Amino acid sequence: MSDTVLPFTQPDSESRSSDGSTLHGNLVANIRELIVEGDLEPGAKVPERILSERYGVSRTPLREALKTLASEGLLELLPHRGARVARLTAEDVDQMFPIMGALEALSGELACQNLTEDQYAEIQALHYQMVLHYTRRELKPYFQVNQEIHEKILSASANQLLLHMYQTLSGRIRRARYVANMSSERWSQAVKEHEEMLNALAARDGTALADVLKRHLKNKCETVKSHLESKRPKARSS
Amino acid sequence: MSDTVLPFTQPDSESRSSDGSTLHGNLVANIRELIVEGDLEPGAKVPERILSERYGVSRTPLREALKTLASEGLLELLPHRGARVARLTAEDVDQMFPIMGALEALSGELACQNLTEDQYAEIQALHYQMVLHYTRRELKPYFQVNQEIHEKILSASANQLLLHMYQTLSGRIRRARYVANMSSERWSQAVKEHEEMLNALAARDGTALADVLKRHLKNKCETVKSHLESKRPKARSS
DNA sequence: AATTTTATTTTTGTATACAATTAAAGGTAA
DNA sequence: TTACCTTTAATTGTATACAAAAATAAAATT
Repeated sequence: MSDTVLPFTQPDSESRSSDGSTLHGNLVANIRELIVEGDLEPGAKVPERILSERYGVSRTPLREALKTLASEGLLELLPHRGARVARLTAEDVDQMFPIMGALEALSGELACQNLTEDQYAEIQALHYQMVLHYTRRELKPYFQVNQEIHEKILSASANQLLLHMYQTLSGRIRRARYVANMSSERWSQAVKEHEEMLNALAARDGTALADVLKRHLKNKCETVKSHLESKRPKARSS
Repeated sequence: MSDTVLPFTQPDSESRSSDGSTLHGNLVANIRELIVEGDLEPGAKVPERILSERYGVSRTPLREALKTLASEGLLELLPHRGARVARLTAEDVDQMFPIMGALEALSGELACQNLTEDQYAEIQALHYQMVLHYTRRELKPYFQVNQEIHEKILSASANQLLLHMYQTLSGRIRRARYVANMSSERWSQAVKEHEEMLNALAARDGTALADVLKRHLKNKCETVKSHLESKRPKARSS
């Protein structure tokens, strides 16, 4: 009933940073972050007037931004009925998992072909930083560094499009990942998989890396899915 | 110099068919087809006023459509400088090939898990129809049926998102595929690969299908790429 | 003549205004 | 009360108007 309330950060001439010149670009970046970071609840209505007032802009550039975000799958646009933050269903995750798995596996193979020693060192450093967060049970920093490692591998694959597509998909489940406080054993398993990754990277073994990445992602998605199913069996807010 | 001319189909209260209610949706579908089918040349400027006049709409919904198409990678949006039909560079193809390969391979694996006899029969029929077009050297119908076969496999994979992502990528190179009149031996090779596909499908051998799909796509991309390089070494119109 | 500078036009970016559809409220009849 | 219909308000969809930037044309200087 009250999921229409929108906790926005004010655009105090600072949070607009992506495009540098058009309101549209800034709005896309800002609202995307609101959704991805979980400030906007899934299923929540996103009334144009409220958003435009919060950001101090007219509806015109705002609507353009909404169209872009809908095309990324972050919003649902119902004709004459406005925009809603897209819900992530178990079916969505079921469809996303094999795709992200394929993309990650590909990134692993490509990364092994192109990885420099410097890049490896960076990933290694991030890895041990992540392990540290794990031992201290610092969930959010853990996820943060985790994400960085995966994106570093993506970057090493030297394929901008691959990175972009992965990030688009990743954005749709990131919020769910934050909330999904996984079980102790799942967590340790994830860390173990990350160690395998590092080894495969060190050996530049693309096949092995692709394999572990796929497995890693499958487990991650299972976690997300079971969390989704436990929290929202069939709810529908409005 | 004269690539700004836009050969549009008039919207005679008929060509608007996708969304059914909003101009935005119809414009997206219409203009997307203009680009994908090659009616709008790559690199051509797309002035808002001209487009809006042709379609008899205001700039507001048109601009929303442009934003969506840009997000799909069909247009480039330069701030204060308008939209251009995205060019397909050899680098683009290099980045797209492994991704489409991974997606196709995945679709093959999934399709083998889910394929019904009916679906197989459909694909089989399309296959022999395609072979017929090949023996008659009917290039465009060949491509048409070819495309259908691949999308049928995608559909059989029972993954809407996978289909959507593939189609988005495919749209970016479809025009190039039409123009790329491949060599005689390349063509026969492609048909041979398609026969392998059909065999793998019949045996529900996901690994084999994934393999041949990947190989098939690689060859296809090589063809597109060599064509691009031969035609536009470093041109830049306007 | 060539180059820079200035003015003009055109095009894009944004805001506002109006139209159309949907959601909500209120009222009436069963 | 409940259901249905009518009316009202709110929200979205589209068009127009204005502002700002870029492209173009014209003028002036070297």
